[in-house]
Amino acid sequence: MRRVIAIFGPTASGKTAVAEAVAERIPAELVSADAMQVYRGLPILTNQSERPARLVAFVGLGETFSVAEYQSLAHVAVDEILAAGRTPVVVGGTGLYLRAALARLELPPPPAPGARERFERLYDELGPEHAHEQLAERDPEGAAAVHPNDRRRVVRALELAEAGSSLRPGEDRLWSAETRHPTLIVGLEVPSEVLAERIERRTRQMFERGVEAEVRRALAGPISPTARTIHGLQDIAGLPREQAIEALVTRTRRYAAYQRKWMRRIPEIALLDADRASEEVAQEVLARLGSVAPAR
RNA sequence: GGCGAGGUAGCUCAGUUGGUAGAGCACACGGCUGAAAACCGUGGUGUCGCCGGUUCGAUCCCGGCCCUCGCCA
Repeated sequence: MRRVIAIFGPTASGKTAVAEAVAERIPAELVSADAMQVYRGLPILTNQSERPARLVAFVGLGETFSVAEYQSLAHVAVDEILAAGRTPVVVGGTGLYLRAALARLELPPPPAPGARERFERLYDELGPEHAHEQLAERDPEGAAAVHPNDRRRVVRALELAEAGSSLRPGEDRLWSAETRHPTLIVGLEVPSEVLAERIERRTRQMFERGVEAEVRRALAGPISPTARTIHGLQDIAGLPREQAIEALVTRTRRYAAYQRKWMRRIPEIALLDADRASEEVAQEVLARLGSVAPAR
């Protein structure tokens, strides 16, 4: 018997509704795998559900957050739920976070204090090519994995090289089928036209529900570099309403396409047709849960 | 109706003193290991409004027409 359920899919594919329907049928608890729902203060913009879920709204907008922090918290949450005799339902749209919740990714250490600023300055002074050459001298394998123009990753690799680590350590578990517990992973598929329509409707509803006031309140305080990237934050703050809606719809549609890419790549994912009632999809999830898991 | 400005990629627009065209965004595909709703790479997807003229050659010059916007009637 599989002990953990994971539900993945693009924005507006109905992940949350399916997860909640599953939780109504069996003793279960939801664990969010969403890089933006971790933040407190933007429930409308980040599509937070009313229903309780772990790892939602527990980080201030002024704080930075990372996969690594998420990974350890998610492992604790999953293990606690299992220990209580319930089924953890890991649900969310951030592919990297979903894999981190399920597997044991070997994530390299955080940057030493000041190192990021120092290497960012170095990168800007040397230029992409020379910065990349410096990296190649210190960490050839890491350099081979990064394009010189990818400032963020070149800087990160330089940090790691200095710390005696590498951008390419250990084995690749991101795309392996490894999970910490026997897990049923499902991906929700919805035709792209249906999805586009749902995204537009949902975005308009955000505005009806007062997302503009929410954003205004959020921007009155400090916003960390990681929280700053929440979709729509800048659009809503800087554009007239109709333009902001248009921009946010486009962004969200793009994001959904990106999530679809992830969905196709996650190992051992079972793709389900989600263009129907969430109760029906939940039934199918539970039916598959019963099937015998391969020994690992 | 008159005068002026304009019609080039899905959108906003640049350009060619005549040799069939380009940028941003969008879109497509790919990468990614303590920033992942982020970041990076590759790709131009086009009757240059229509018809005719001049020319070896017209998106560009000339004529006519259509459409949009503004001002004046």
